[in-house]
Amino acid sequence: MPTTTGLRARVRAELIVEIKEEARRQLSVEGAPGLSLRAITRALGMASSGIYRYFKSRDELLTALIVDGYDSIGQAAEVADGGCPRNDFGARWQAASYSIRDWAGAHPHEYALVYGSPVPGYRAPRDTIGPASRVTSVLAAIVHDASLAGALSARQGQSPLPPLSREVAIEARRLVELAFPDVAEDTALRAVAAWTQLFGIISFELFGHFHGVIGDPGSVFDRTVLEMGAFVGLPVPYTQVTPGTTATDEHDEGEDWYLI
Amino acid sequence: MPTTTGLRARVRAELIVEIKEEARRQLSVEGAPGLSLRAITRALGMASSGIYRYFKSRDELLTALIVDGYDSIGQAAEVADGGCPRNDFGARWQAASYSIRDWAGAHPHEYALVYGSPVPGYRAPRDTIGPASRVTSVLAAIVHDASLAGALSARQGQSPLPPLSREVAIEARRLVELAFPDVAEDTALRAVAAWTQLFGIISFELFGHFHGVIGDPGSVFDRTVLEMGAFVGLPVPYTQVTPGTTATDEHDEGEDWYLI
DNA sequence: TGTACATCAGTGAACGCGCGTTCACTGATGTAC
DNA sequence: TGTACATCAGTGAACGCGCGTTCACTGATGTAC
Repeated sequence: MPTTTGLRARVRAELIVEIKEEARRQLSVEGAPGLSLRAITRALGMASSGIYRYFKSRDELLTALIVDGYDSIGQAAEVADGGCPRNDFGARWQAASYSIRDWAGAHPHEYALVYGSPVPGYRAPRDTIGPASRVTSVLAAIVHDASLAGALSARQGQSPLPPLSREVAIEARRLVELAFPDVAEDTALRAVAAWTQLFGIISFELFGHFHGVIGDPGSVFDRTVLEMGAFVGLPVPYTQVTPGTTATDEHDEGEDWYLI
Repeated sequence: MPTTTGLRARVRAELIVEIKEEARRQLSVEGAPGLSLRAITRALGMASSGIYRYFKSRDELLTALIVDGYDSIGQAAEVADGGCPRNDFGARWQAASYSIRDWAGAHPHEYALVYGSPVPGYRAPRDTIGPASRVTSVLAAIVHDASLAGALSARQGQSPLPPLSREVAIEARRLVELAFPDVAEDTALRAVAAWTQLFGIISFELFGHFHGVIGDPGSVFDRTVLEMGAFVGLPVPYTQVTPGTTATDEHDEGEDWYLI
């Protein structure tokens, strides 16, 4: 009856999960530098050497946690985005942004592990770059889809900005090809600005730089999401595009988010 | 001839400086979590217990480094801003932004110490909040001055954004009173967005999130500074306001920065 | 100007701790015939 | 279905290391009269 090769493998997989759960628990107390293999094995009631059957080194465990973190926040964004009508680009932008902030608030130490200071002495292996790009892809896809649908508002004509410099034009072309063909170059650059703003404001809130400056970070966040969405050219707040599909849909994490 | 009370005090002050210098050197190798009092004393050729004559604990040394970091980046921004004609608000915005990025690039581990993940177990004392606000004050003052001079471009009329929510309006009023009276509330909120974008993009570049996405972060940074300046309503690139004082002035750190 | 005393810098030994990783091992679980 | 062997999980002791902090101390530098 034992599923032959499966049993041992399944028990093994479960212990790997338990180790990572315990590691995340410790992460939320001590932060990444305080993560201790011995403390993990102690909590799980096993010998300190036992963990080496599952992770070859502390760095390998760290890598697993980082990959999980990227995957987790990426999935949150994908789910939030996926819960919106495809052609309501403003709603998708808001939902994705909120889901990222929510995830960060719910997993502050994982967020710090992934978007905070690099862990000294740790060199991220290739395995992390795929998961790392999931969130970015969600945001880029929203802008891209809006562009394809012709829903991006044209650049305000009275822009005081000079044309792109040679260097940044090259960079913008690469960026457009990489992430969103069919998007204008200066829109792509504004999307980069919005992307970095999103993580900038979340980091500032989480890392304590709003103390004494901003009392209610949530409301300010909500507003900057709107502002930056409009800055990129997205129609925010979302407009009724296909009547009938706008209101509901299962985006579980948006409590009173939409009541701006 | 010895300056009575002064001699011992001066030697003491010098050793404090040396300790902090050595600490910063180690910071740039191991990062904040790896900072070791014993390693510092070893490098300075003194007994490990000797350092306690100068810092009561590791935390106190960390605090000193953080305060120094804030002061250093704050001063860089002040100098850069101060090197521009007072009423060339676009130039001031650019100069301040560039100086912050320059400082971060020159002191990446101090930047991470101050703007990266909080050091676990470390609780910032009151001494840090004054120095921490210097950079912010420079940026806010530019927007404030521009507003007083009537140089902020009016909000683009066709804005698709709804009026401020009740919560964010309260927050915006507090913000305006705190940092820039005489600035419109939605401008203040956009200034917050620009402020967080500035540090967001610097952190992303420094912490490696541009790998594989952006090859030339400098040019993209330059452009987003322009974009976000315009977003706030500042006249960028800077216009000749008082003919004769535009070109020169001593902003030492702006190599080819202005050649956008 | 010289003596008596207080202050302070710096030492060296010790306390008590935790860490990552290796290694030879014991049993239990699976596999092949 | 039963036996022989290989694989793997988990143990416990040990290596070698570094850390922050305390404490009683020795001298040198300053201060007061």
